[in-house]
Order: sequence, then structure tokens, then C-alpha cells
Amino acid sequence: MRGDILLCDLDAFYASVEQLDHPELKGKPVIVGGLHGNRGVVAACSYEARAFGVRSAMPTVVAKKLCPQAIIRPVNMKRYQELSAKVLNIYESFTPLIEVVSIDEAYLEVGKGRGVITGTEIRKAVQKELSLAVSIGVSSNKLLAKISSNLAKPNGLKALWPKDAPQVLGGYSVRIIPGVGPKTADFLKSFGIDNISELSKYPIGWFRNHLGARGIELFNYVNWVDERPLELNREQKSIGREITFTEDISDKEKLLAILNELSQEVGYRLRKTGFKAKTLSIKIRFPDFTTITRSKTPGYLLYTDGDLFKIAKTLFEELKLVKPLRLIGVTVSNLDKELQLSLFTEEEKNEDKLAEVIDRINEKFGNGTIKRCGGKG
DNA sequence: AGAAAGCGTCTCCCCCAA
DNA sequence: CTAGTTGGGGGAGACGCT
Repeated sequence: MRGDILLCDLDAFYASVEQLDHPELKGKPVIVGGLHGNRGVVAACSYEARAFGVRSAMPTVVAKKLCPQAIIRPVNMKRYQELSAKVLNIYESFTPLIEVVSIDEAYLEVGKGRGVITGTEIRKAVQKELSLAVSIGVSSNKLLAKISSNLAKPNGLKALWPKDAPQVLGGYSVRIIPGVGPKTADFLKSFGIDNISELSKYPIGWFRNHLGARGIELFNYVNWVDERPLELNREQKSIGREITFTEDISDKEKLLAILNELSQEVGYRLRKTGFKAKTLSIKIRFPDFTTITRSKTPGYLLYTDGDLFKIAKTLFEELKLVKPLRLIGVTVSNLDKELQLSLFTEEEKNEDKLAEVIDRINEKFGNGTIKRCGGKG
């Protein structure tokens, strides 16, 4: 039997960091993101801004109408990553069983019956050491931990166990279930289903018939059954870069030049993380917002800027575009770390192999089993 | 009604081979 | 010999997060 599951979610993370780094913003409506000519959207906003109806993903022009006095800050991803790492360090001092979901969110597993006390201590530690608020949901599975973390916000902790869930959650919209977005909610509404207790009346066959494999998962969820284990070593599956132009672009040469830039940026990040890619996709958005992607898996591993751009260019030209574009992007996926031919020098290669061997042995027999004698490490 | 970033992952569908 | 099944890979788009 596994232990208690915690979902730790930093409150209004980007906005809170801005308020932390710029104390004059404390207590004020803050919007992070939202620049980019007049085409920006809100990436994150403080609770003071939310009081005016401002939300993530809202166009800045709309947010400004709702809250003209909001202070708009650019995204400073490096800083957020730095603080996120510090938060993870604190989590690690409580348990080694951590699944990092995103920059501001992680599942933790602790001893059975220890969830509430550990969660309370974690909240205190993060507040004391980093001055950040973290909301925590506690349960015996990931689903209810996630849902109760949302009920705990802002700056709270809530435990919710499967036996209490029907009573506590029955009246809430089906949208509280992660994975039930606007489309699924609309579909359910066409059957007159709005809230959790209505949905939970349907038998498994109904879910299977109407929603397939996803439906069976949803049936389990709405009965508060969720056996998903924590994924402790999640590896990145794709690397991408995209840009929305401040004004639509139709010039093909210009678009190709931008595609080249983006390919180089993706190539740099690919090599920096030691991956090679099997697949490259380009993404294109037209002024009317219709978005398409096209991808290619050329049969050899991609890692040089030249190869990335070559494929991107081919995909772009195959589209025979005539309309102007609003956005263009490049993404690589099917990442491969094993079969890579190193770009490093021979010496660095040996250095890497040695590091790898040491890592393997320590993994197998425990840390500190072997170490390097002097030199690097 | 009008406005809509930049990441990333998931899921559906198709095709092919065993 | 033919039809159905399964599993993997590729491609496209939906979805979710700040």
C-alpha cells in the first residue's frame, strides 16, 4: 500500500516572484507577460489582479480594460527556474519521492497518515526560507491531491479522501477533473450533465461507448479511483521555439530567415541537453488563428542547425503558402539520448563516458561507492 | 463579442507488419 | 487464402499550464 500523495502548487507563481523581487508590487494587481506589441496574453497574474477578473491566457487588451491600473511585468523565466529549483530542494528535504510536473507544481509521496503534517511543515518551510506561498492538496491518489490543491488555494492546505469526495465534490462542475476541458464539458452538457454527482451516476459502459479509452479513465476518476504512480524521472519529450509576429508577415524570404533563427535556437538547446531528435515539426498560424503543424521523421538523427533548418525549410516549402502568417515555430521530438554521436572532442567524450560509468555504479550500489581521484568531479 | 503567447504533453487516427 | 487483431511509428491537432 502506498503512502499519502501531496500536490504542491506555488500560488500565482510568476506574479509572486515579481512581487518578491520588487517589493513595491506587493499588494498590487500584477500581470506577468502580456507585452509583445498589442498581441500579448496574460501568462500569470497576482490575486489582486484576479479580483478584477483578470485570468491567465487572457488577451492583454482585455485584461487592461478589466484592470487598467495593473502593473505589467515581462516574463523572467531564468529567475522563476532558479526559485523553482530552490523549492524542489526544500521538498527533497522531506521526501525523495517527487514527481516534478511543471515549474510550479510537484507530486510528493510521504508515509501513510503523514500527508497533512508533512504538508503543513512544507508550507511553513517554503514560506520561511523563500517567502513564497505554496498550496497543497493531500489525498491517497494524484487526482484528489490535485483537485484538493485547487480547493486549498490561495495559500492553504486541504486534505480530501476518496470516501469524502462524493459528498464534498458532488456539486462542483465536471471541469474540476483534470483533463475535462471545454470540449469534453460541452459534450457532457449535451446529455444534461453539469456537475460531478450527475456524471457519477452513469455506468462504465456509457463512458466507454461515448468516450472510448479516455471515457474509462474518466469513469474511474469520477469514482475517485486513480492508481497512477508517481513518475520520478520524467524526461523531456520535445523542445520547441515559436514566435508570434507583432505584424503578420507574408514575405517568404523573411519567414525562411526566421525559421532559420528558430532552428538554431532549438539546435542549441538540443545539444546543450545532450539530445538528438528523430522528428522535426513546424507550426504555422494564420491571421484568422487557424493553426497547422507539419512534421517529418527523416530516418537519421537531427542535431545540427543545418539539418534542422533543412527539414524545416522543406516542410515550409511543401505547404506552398500564399497567405500571410501570424506565427511560426519549430519543434523537435522523439528525443534520443542513447544513440547519440557526441559533438564533443575525444577527451570530453572520455570524460563523459567516465562520468556515465561512475553514475551507473553509484546508482546500482549506492552513492559514494566510487568517486574520481582528483581532477574533475 | 473580440481577442487570443509560448511553451510542452496527450490522444486520436492512420498505416503497416506480424 | 483471406479477414481480423495487435502493436508500433508517424502525423496532426487538441489540450493544459504559467
